[in-house]
Amino acid sequence: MPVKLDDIDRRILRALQRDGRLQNVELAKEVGLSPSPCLRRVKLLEEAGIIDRYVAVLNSAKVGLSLSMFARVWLTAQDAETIDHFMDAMQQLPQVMECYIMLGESDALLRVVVANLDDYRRFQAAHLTRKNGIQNVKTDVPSQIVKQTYTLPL
Amino acid sequence: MPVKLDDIDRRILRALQRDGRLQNVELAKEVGLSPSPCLRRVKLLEEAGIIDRYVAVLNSAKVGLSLSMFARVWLTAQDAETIDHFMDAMQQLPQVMECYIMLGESDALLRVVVANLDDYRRFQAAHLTRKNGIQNVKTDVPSQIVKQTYTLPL
DNA sequence: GCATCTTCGCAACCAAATTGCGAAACCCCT
DNA sequence: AGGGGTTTCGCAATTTGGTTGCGAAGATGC
Repeated sequence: MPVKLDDIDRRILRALQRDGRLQNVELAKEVGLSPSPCLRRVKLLEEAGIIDRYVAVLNSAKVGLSLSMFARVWLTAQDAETIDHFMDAMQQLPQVMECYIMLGESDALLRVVVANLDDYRRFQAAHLTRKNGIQNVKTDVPSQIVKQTYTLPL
Repeated sequence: MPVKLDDIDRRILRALQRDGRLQNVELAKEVGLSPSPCLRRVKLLEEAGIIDRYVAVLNSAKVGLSLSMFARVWLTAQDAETIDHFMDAMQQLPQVMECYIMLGESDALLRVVVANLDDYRRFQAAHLTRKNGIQNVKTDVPSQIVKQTYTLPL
């Protein structure tokens, strides 16, 4: 459920989405408050859960994980147990960055990070299998990342 | 190209991916260094571009953007001009969180955040059109977000 | 227009970051 | 195995940023 934000809140959120480690004195200047009330608002936004967390974003190429692969998966069955088991497994696999249960054509969509195609093939053979409730996989390969942002429009 | 990281570097990166605003004195305790060399290592990781940036992650439901929609798009043509124009447009649209040029079945894959299905329909009618080089769109709707993480496995 | 509530900003204090430098650890070569 | 050189650590002093209490200002409602 959306929360009521005023203009200063939005400016704070936009600035912190852009730079999560912006120092409060700089943030205050940017949003037009003095540091104390600015920091209080940030704390409130955190406590309200609007700011969920702060993360360092790594350059995936530089840590040897330059490939994102998309996998559309169809499960062996549609019962709650199969789905729960599948979801648990995807939660546990560190290479799985995103996982959605889908309506319509496929049962789920995954984005998986790997070092290269070999790595992906091994990942698929080991994990995208009946063991985890998966009957069929269609892999889609990006040839280029045009945009990957964490910044929600406000 | 991957960069040579030692065990302390990996611990720093894992900790900062989890909490981008971890105070250095806490981080130092966690990785087993004193604060000065720990902070120096963080700075080096930033300068090397391994840590690309820090971001605040918002709760999308609480800012009224609780729906992620996936759009597979086919372009009107495959020439560089059409593709460049399309990529530019996707870069500019704040609702587009992810955009990949794909090999194989579709030409591109988008993840778009919106408030609701109405919002998505308006977005699609306004932007996923010939105006931006798009000939055909197939929308995939998640029914549940199982996993959305920014934490690369190290 | 007044009262009450919310938010701001100052100032004092505390904590964290920064930086220089000497020491320790590690690595390489003879 | 030892010595020399390079890299990294950690201490300490200084600087900067964060925290918190409180009075003032602004906003809202009656």
